[in-house]
Amino acid sequence: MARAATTADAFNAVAEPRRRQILDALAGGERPVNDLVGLLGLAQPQVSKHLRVLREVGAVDVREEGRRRLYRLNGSALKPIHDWVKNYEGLWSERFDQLDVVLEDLKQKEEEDGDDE
Amino acid sequence: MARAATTADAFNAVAEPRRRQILDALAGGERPVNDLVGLLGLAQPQVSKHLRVLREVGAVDVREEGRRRLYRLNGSALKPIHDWVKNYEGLWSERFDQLDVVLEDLKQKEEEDGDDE
DNA sequence: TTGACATATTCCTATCTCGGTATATGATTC
DNA sequence: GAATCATATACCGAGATAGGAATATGTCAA
Repeated sequence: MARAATTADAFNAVAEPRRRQILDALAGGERPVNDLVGLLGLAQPQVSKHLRVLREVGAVDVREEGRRRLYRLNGSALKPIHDWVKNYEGLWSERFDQLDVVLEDLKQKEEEDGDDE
Repeated sequence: MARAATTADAFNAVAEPRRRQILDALAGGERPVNDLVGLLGLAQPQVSKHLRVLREVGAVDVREEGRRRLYRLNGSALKPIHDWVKNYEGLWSERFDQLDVVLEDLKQKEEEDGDDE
């Protein structure tokens, strides 16, 4: 079996840095494709392709306006990601880092003391 | 160019559901590989390979104990992910959802009223 | 109608993947 | 030392990329 499709879920869609850039750019508001082409310095087809992926996981919505298509962020598609990492949030807080150091020290001391057990 | 390596960063490593399962299992504490094999119902080699990816992005640490290797979570590798999605957190909160509805309503009314502008 | 503009799609290719199977490495026990 | 247990690695095959280039689709302007 090959790797999961990027359109399989938001986790996969967002693993690509360019797509995160696109979402970041859209955080400021609705934008046409050409705007993103300029902002990202990518070729137009690649941007369209990235947008397609983001559309397919529901991370962006489109609106047609004349010959342009305005893309808009739909952040709720990112909620599953947030919900998942949120559970790990405590693990890198200042206090937990300190606790880690303390526990390491304790363990080392234990090991030293326990040599003659 | 092909897709970025799964070991390129935490975003890619965590795009694979099995690897998220592994991290979730390790959230309860250190575990040997065989434990994970049982928990995930995967073959041992696949688990070892997933663990390798997680090791290479720094999401887990290993400790040898006899013929077993105890894997431990290192959540701080997930911080970049959390930091990134955090910025979108507001977009799916109850209040923002409501706000969205209101804004949509306003826009539609504007469009209707603006027909004769 | 013709041409310019905005965007999407198709085709190509090198590359990276994930699972399966077989095997290697290394520690423990008998 | 042989058999066994725990884990890692190597090799294979089928998919699925992401970028590049060319082209299709659709809208607006003269």
